[in-house]
Amino acid sequence: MNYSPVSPAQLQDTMARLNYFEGWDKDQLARLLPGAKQLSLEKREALATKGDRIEALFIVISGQIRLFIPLSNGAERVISLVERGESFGEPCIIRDEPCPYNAIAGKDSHVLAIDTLIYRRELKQSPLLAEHTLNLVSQRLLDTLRDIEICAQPSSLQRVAHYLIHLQPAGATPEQDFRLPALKRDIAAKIGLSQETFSRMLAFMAQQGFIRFTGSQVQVDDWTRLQRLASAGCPMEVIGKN
Amino acid sequence: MNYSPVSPAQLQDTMARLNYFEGWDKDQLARLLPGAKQLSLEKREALATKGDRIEALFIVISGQIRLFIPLSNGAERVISLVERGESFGEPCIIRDEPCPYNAIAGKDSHVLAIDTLIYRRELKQSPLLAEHTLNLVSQRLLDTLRDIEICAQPSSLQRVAHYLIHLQPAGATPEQDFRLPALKRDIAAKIGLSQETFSRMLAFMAQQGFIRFTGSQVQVDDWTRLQRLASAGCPMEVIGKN
DNA sequence: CGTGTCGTTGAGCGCTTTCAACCCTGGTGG
DNA sequence: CCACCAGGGTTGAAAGCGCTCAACGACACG
Repeated sequence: MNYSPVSPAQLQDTMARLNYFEGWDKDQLARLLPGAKQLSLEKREALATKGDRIEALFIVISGQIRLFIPLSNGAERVISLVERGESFGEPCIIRDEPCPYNAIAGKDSHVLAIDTLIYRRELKQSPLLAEHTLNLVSQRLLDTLRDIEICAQPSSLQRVAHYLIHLQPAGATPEQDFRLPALKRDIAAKIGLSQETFSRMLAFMAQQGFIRFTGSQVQVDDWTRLQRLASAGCPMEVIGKN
Repeated sequence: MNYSPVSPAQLQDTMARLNYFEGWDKDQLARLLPGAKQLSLEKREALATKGDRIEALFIVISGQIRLFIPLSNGAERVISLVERGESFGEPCIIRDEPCPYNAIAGKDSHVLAIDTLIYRRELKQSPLLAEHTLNLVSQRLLDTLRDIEICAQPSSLQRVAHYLIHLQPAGATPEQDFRLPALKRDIAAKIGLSQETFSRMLAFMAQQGFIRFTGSQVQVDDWTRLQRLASAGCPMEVIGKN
């Protein structure tokens, strides 16, 4: 992990371009600037380790950061895949608790690091920032509960069905194809399946005519049956076409 | 669900006694009061349903509220068991999203309901309340991530081991026995196991000399081996005593 | 003494994992 | 241009773990 030499002016410019700071007060941004640094990470490089005291709030400028909990069998449970403009680390900074996950770069990445102390000071002094952060953390909690719901599905087929359904953003037309937002391996690790099982379930759904897919491009042909599958869940053999 | 007829004075008194409002500004509490009602629920009575727009922030006065996600096979995944002085519902109020879980009374219960609109208004106007809530939601997110970590453990034995370890509160002496904080059935549903499997794993751990238990009273005899089990995870047959 | 709730125990089956080999794609260098 | 390799993904076979179903036991309560 390298500190990239970036002038404050450049840094401010970078920040202004990030979704994360959209609609922020200009002064606020300026007050955070002295605590900001830009980091460069190569693919697979670690940014934080479970149990660490985190020393900064992280916002992804480019690339992707994988947050995951390492498991005893060598596998991992992916918590989140943080993309450009998204952040992580707020909860443990706010509560001053150890980091609950590992954070490593999924690709070569650039990350904005905002010093914990400066962030906390600003949080105390700026009600707007506090409200903004409250919104953010609340949303994150809701998202996490959704993930739990997916993982709690009794069969792997239903897990995949739920995942596909919840993938669809609010205002999208059905019939429209989309791409999986990450490597299949990572998606599998996020919904609590082995890569192989995820692959098999996708194949099965395709074979049954629910979906079509090539690579990470997916097209759902029958949303209603997919819904039904997600909320009914029959054994794999007995699925009729009616 | 009945609205209990309670005078504002009584209500204020009740609120003042709840942990939830500990250290609050007196004026703040007074401003929330007009939006507060007291509800009475019998065991098994529903307070909210997944998908609802929640019309109030809920704080448990007595009894217990089970938050859970219903599953297609009739089972449920318990998200949280809300006890006296604890609250739930903040995230969906703040984000104005549908309730992500069912909430039903686990015992006969009394619940304080604070009207959404009044709560939101106060949240906007009072930085202190916002900060307090930010702390709360952050903690809840961290707790939820811990739950995910437990559920992600590859074997059911490890899940139980992790659960027992994380049960132990910060400043407790080892060697001291404690009681399970809920029905075994609910605990099982929280860590993603069937009641039967949970029972079997406890029995196995007792038989191996890790723990002793009668009813919900548990005594851990060998923390180190328990730790080792949680983070190493060998197949059940091959556990040595060294 | 019946009834309801909670928990334990047993037997059997099926799904998911694991381990393995294999395919496909893109990039790289001779 | 092609051989080679690495990374990502698919597919097959085998085995074990956890679930389901069912019966039973303990306990409290009216």
